Amino acid sequence: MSEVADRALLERPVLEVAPSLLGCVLVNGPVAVRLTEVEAYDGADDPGSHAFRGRTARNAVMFGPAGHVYVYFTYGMHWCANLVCGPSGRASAVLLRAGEVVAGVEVAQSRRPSARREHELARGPARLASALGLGGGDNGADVCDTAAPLQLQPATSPVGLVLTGPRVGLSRAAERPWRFWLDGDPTVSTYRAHLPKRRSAGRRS
DNA sequence: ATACAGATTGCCT
DNA sequence: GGCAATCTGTATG
Repeated sequence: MSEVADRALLERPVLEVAPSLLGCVLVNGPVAVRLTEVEAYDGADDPGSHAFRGRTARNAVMFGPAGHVYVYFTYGMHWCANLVCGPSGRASAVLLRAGEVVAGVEVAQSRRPSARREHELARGPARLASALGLGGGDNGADVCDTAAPLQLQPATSPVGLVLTGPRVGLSRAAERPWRFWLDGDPTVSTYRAHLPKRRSAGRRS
């Protein structure tokens, strides 16, 4: 059987943990995804983090121990998954932005019928969560629990060059180069800068 | 109570 | 490239 990730490694500062997650494999039942792109969020000091304004019912898992997943619902329709990292209470986490489906491709395809290519199955945070079948019911799950369907496994092969750059989709603190990805991997999402939203109809700037 | 921005995606031109 | 879908948290009255 495959081993599970060491929780002590996840308790290190989030900026160290995030790049080290690349190449690791997140398994949920029949589907497994090799992580190729992640983003770090550092609770208290990070204006871009859900935890920046303190604990709420939604982000409570972020304030707990490392190794648990924080799954949130956004834009009224999508689930996204984070892995809580760093010391307990720090409320830092790593958003799982993209990966390569390495097991259970058929199941992933059935969950993502709009994906036309295999490398699109988990390219994007909501797509990754969908391909893995993650939803609100998985919020708080422990990826270090060997008896659970959701587990994080260490990288089995050496990863290539890791690049860093600005985070995606944030209007605040997006300039922090806390996005990490594997150079040249086709499953890495294309960068989309924050799109300023239109004011109410009829108004213009 | 209302307004609105947001760690997104899929479909449109 | 634009933009709709539609839930949560925050700011404001």
